[in-house]
Amino acid sequence: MTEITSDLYRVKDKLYAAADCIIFGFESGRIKLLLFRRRVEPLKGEWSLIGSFVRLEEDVSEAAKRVLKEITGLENVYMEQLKAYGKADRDPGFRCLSIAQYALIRINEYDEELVEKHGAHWFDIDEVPDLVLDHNQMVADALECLKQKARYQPIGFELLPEKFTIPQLQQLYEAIYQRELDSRNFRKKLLSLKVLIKLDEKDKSGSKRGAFLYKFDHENYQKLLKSGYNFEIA
Amino acid sequence: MTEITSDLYRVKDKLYAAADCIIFGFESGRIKLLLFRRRVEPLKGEWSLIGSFVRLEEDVSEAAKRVLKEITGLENVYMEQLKAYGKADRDPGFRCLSIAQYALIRINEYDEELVEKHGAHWFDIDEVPDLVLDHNQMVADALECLKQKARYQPIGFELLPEKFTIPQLQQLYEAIYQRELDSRNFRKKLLSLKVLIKLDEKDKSGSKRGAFLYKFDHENYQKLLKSGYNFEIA
DNA sequence: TATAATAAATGTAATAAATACGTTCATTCA
DNA sequence: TGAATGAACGTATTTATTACATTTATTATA
Repeated sequence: MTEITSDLYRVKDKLYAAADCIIFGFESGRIKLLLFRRRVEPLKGEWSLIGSFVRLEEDVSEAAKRVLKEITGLENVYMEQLKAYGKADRDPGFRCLSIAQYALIRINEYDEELVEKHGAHWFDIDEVPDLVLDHNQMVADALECLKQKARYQPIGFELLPEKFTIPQLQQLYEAIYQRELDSRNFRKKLLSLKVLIKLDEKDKSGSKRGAFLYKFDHENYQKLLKSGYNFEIA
Repeated sequence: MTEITSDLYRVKDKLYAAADCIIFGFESGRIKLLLFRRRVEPLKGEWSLIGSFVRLEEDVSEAAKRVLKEITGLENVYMEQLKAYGKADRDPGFRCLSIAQYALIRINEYDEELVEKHGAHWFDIDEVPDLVLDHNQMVADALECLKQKARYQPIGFELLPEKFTIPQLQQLYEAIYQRELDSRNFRKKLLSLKVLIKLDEKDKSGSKRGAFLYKFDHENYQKLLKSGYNFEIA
């Protein structure tokens, strides 16, 4: 439970719902998490997921999108519900259940100014500080979910720039699975899925030779999905 | 949103949470769903999932367990959260979000009298009638979830009696995946997982020769899980 | 009491997928 | 021009999946 606009009066005999966002990014080989300092009592000033109360007239998923846009400036972001957290005592203030949702964002695209203005900060996934309430649990669950999901759905691409190299993609999967992958087998496997479009450009930031850039072939992915294709990766 | 004890007065400017249960069973080769007739207006008398409002002092998961016990008499049942349904307009009466949870029960163990008393009824999964609100969507989502989950976790056993035969198990997986499996390969695969204990008894209901009964080896399953074993089935 | 009927149980060969592993290539910088 | 760096690539081995046909234990009945 986290409130960004603290203009609401809370009472004890009502039930509230919060939308909390686990915002993942990926940069220099590491998975990142966007956190911010809680604005409201209790626990004001503590690190927290980004969230908001769900308004009475608003869809739960909209609440999450609203707060995501508020903080990062981003719209049309990949977002999935993780699960609802409904322990009666999870928030000491009043009864509030939280629907946690995770977002995968391209870390090169977010609005840096806006993030800073909100006191938000990117943490390396294995340097996440103590968070308010059950937010650490949410992060752990979301990470597990990401791990599972990445194996069967090509969601990794949501965390990379539109154009990426195969070594970058491999780094990402290594970060997600937390183990090293063989570069020859990885390349072979990925290319065999037929969802990468090779571009004529190279990215030379990683080596002198430079690596070819690719983009994800959404169209063919959809086609293959419908034909019952298995997208197991690594 | 479904209410069993209709003794609560609902207002428009509050948010409510319901716990709705998708209760799966398995009998004579078919997946079954337990439904009942809604007790409260609006839509009184319509087929509905079994559910209840979440009480202010109660965990969401407890609410689901409470109503499950109320209807089936069963406790300690396999139950998992599916997801929260949070569309603002999902319930025409007032703002109510639902945390859907699915349960896998051994259809031979439930309390028949109790179920009848509550006007509940087992439906074949592909003969589910029109349900109130978004309950049909919940059923579809739960079924999809079951399908996915059954491939990587041995949850199928929760739907069978403690003692079962390999042909029964195969029938179950065939019902879940909705395709036929080769009996030789299925048996080989299952036995290779080392989580079945062969008993000396036979079940003769299915054939003259009779098929050996097995039970699930929870202990070894836990051991193998910890060692990072892959439980992919079929 | 022999025979027919039924589903259970079993093995092997062929194919496909995953893994392990070393060398050459393109480019930049000194 | 040559030393250094990561990118790109192929093959052999192992492992897993698939396809497929016969025998067995038992009961019911002729």
